[in-house]
Amino acid sequence: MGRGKIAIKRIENRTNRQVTFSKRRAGLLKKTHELSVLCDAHIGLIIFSTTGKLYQYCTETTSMEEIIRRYQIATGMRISENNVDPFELLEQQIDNLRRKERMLEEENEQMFRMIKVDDDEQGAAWKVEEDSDQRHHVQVLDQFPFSGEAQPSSVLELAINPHHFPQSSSFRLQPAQPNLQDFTLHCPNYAIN
Amino acid sequence: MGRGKIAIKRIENRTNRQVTFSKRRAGLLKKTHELSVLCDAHIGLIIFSTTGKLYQYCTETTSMEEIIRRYQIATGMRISENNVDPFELLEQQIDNLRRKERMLEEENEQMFRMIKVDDDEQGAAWKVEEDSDQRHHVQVLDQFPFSGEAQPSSVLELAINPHHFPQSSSFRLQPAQPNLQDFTLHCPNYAIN
DNA sequence: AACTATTTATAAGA
DNA sequence: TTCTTATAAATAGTT
Repeated sequence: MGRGKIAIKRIENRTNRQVTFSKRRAGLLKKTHELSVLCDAHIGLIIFSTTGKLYQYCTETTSMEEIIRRYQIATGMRISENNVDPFELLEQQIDNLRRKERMLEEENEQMFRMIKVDDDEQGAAWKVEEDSDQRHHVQVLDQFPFSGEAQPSSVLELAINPHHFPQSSSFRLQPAQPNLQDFTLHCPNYAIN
Repeated sequence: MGRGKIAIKRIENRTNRQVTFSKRRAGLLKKTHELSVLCDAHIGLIIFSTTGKLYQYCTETTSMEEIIRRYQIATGMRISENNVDPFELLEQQIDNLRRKERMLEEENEQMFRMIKVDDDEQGAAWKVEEDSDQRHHVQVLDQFPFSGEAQPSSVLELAINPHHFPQSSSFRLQPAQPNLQDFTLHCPNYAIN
């Protein structure tokens, strides 16, 4: 549309390209807005010019953030890089804590076995006064958000109805580490008296 | 452009709107592509139809993910809310693991002290009996849907209601349950005797 | 920035 | 839906 037809390929002339960018950008934003309003669609348009300048359009009744979020869900897009870092960092911490946990438990159990052997062999009786440990345990336990009805379940699962997103075959947003199982704390219940 | 001029406002007739959406969407995608190629711009276009269907365009030499990332950086966009949830989940898990770690260490140390005392005193014997605390523990534990060896899990379940998806601008990714208690504390009754 | 000859998009109809 | 086509709109090249 214009005095002549042009091929759709990069306009080499700098000035020309800049002018065309201005004109067509305006046209595109207008068309985007029209489609959005006429058809009640939620649209997000992001344009970065060659020079890095940002232009955008977003349907009035929503926000670019919302559209991006929705897009990420719909496509199962991985959480953007800047978010991945802390995510992975935390996962790593959890990994380390789990490892430490295992070590402590093993050590714990080993000691327990030592005590048990000792007991078996010598029939010894421990004389331990009512001490703070029992109570301490309870105290520690109380720190946990025991909320009775709480349903421990696992892992990050983002499931959506595929019928609403026919374009993509996979609609799952999965964590890098699939098994974020929660832990079970084994602690010997030594009632000492 | 067409047989008649139309006002830019929501097309009330359903069929009409659908047809216009199809035509204009195609036109918009084409225009987007042309602008991208002609002017060497990086463009991301996300369209959600009224029915929640996703259509998108993205400049060939890049990706939607990249454009979104760039957009987030350019606008200083906050980490989207849906990403905050797993973030907090992980933090919570770390918290819980730390607590567990502390408990294990204390217990460990206590046992160590016991052993040490035993060594020192030489004739000590363990005498442990069922006590109320155990029962108390069990009671507390019984509140949890804990099934033996079954994977105790922690949860972050992000569920969305597809039915709210299409029109709602407040489409949101929400945890299925408000309290994400992800741990289960289990104290097996080590019979020490 | 305007202008305007053309091309392109598309509303309404088939 | 898809195709037609009259008409509106966009825009390439010019001023």
